[in-house]
This record gives sequence, C-alpha cells and structure tokens, in this order.
Amino acid sequence: MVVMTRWLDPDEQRTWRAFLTASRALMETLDRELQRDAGMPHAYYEILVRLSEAPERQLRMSDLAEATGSSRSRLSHAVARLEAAGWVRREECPTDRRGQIAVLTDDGFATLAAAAPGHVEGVRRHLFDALSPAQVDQLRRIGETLVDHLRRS
Amino acid sequence: MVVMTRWLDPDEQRTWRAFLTASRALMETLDRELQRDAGMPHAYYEILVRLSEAPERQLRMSDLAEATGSSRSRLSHAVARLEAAGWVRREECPTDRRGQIAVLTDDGFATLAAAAPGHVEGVRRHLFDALSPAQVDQLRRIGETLVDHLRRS
DNA sequence: GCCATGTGGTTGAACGCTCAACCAAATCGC
DNA sequence: GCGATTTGGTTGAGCGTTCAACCACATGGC
Repeated sequence: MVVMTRWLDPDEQRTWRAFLTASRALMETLDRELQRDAGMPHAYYEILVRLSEAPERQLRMSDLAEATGSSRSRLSHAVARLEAAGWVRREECPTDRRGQIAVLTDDGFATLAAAAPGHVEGVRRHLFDALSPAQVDQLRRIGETLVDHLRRS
Repeated sequence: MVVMTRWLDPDEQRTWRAFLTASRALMETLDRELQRDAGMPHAYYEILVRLSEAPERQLRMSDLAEATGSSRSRLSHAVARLEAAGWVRREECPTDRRGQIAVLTDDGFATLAAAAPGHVEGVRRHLFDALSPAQVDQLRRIGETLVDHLRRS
C-alpha cells in the first residue's frame, strides 16, 4: 500500500505557523539589535560567549563548532572574520598538529562585555517579558525535548 | 541611578539556550531536507504555499511580503529567482500602477504539490512526534503570545 | 613499518539576506 | 491643481552560510 502523508490538522497547522513566525521574528529582531549595537551578527556573538566561558577562554575549533551548533566550514569562515576584527586569535594545538585553537583576545572580551547587557536586555524584553513563569518552564521542556529528539535522528 | 542589567537567572539561561538550539536545529534540518528533495530553501517553499492558498493563486507583492514575514527587498529577490525557475510569474496590478502581482504558475503549483508531502512528514517527524499533545498546545500559545508581543513592539 | 581510512580544518563558488539608495506612482495639504 | 510626502517595489554591494573539494595529519589493520 502507498504510504499516506500524515497531514497536519488545523491545530497543528496553527502551532507550526505560530512557532515558525515567532522564532523567526525573534531571531531577526535580536540579530538586528546586535548588529546595530555591537557590529556583529548573533552567530558571532555566540562564538564569543562560548569562548569566554571556556577555560583560558579558548577552545579547539571542532569543540567550538559543536558548542555553537555550526558546521566546521561555517565556523572557519566566522573565526576568520573574528580574527580580522581582532576579537579572536588562532593558535596551533600542541597535541594534534592538525588542530587549531581559537582564543578570545582581551579586545574580544571587552567587546563582548560591552555588548552583553544590551543583548540580554533584548532577550528579556522580546522573550521572557511576554511569557508567564509557567510558560517559561514549558518552553524549556519543549526546547530540551526537541534538542534531544533532533540529536538522536 | 545607573540602569542595571536584568541578567538571566540559571533557569532562564537554560530556557533560552534550549529554545535557541532547538529552533535553529529544526530550521536547519527542514531547510536541508527541502533543499535536497525540492531544490528550494524553506523560505521559497513558504512563498509558494502562501500563493497557493490565495484566491486565484496570486497576491500583491506587499501582501505576500506581509504573509511570509519578509522584507520587500527579500521578497523581490526571492520572486526574481522563483520567476527564473518558472514557478511564479509577475503581472501588472490593474488598480495601482506601482503594484506588482505575483502569480503561482501551474509548474509552481505542481512543484509545490510534489514537495509538500515530504516536507509535512519532516515537520511531523522532527517536531510533533517529539511532543505530547499538551506540549503542542503549550507551544501554540507560547508562539502566538510571542508573535503578538513582537508585533506590538 | 606501510597503506588505507578517518578526522580536523580550510577554501572558493554559489546563493540568500540585509541595508541603503533609488525610481515611479499615489496621496496629502493647501 | 501642484509641490511635498508617502507607498510599492527594485537594485546592487557586502556579508554570512552552504556545499563540495581539498590538504594535512592521525589512526587502524596487517
């Protein structure tokens, strides 16, 4: 028998569109704010954040790619730009001669520190201020469930 | 007094990162699937969907931009590509000589009809299959709340 | 040891998006 | 009516991402 498509019912339809519209609008808003206030896209901000949280403010390229959920290629291009901006520096890896280590510079840290309050404020205004505490909790569970689900497949 | 940043508490932090990771991973997965199976990015698919739902399968450029939540510029570029692919055709607007009307061609409709089952299946597999009915409901409310909130600001 | 395979990372082309500048037509104010 | 402003839409440059191809080094099997 032919496999039938399991179409979305009207409720699922509504859910999917609301989720799509909301997440896209939220990301675009935050991206634009960050671009305006800190001169970098959200993806680059996240790279700086992950580096700032790592021991000695440095990570192997592949670990950084994993942490930010980006491809090696994307990260490679991104770090090239961040390096040109003076916010990140590449170092050789002592234990694996193929490896590269991305290090957050003082300049990069200062830029991140300057950008963070505005960005956090944006996340709060555009996301958390709109939701009840119960909804925040629900969103966390949903998000974690999805991450888990997507990682397995 | 200096305005203090309302930092995210650990729970909010977790929520934000889970949401960020989940929505990005979901969009990337669906985008890749659609690119592979239908030769178009998700944004273009959505344009075709909106046109297919409109009366006579046509919409003014600005209405289409509104419906897909994209800028006029983005839509203009996108429709140019869709037109080159033969899936959309531009027509003059009879009531406003500045206006352009995007019309879904038969070819575009056929392409959409061919792509839809696979895409819907993907949305179901990657999103709805992971969530309980209660969570789907929660996600709808959260999404609609956010859309509303973002539209106001 | 040596070849085959896998892993870490980079590169360049193609593509989609953003932003600002721009043109044309419609609408407003008087 | 007529100039000023607004609206609808396009354009091109610049940027970030993707994808496939690639190089260098590491690792496993024999």
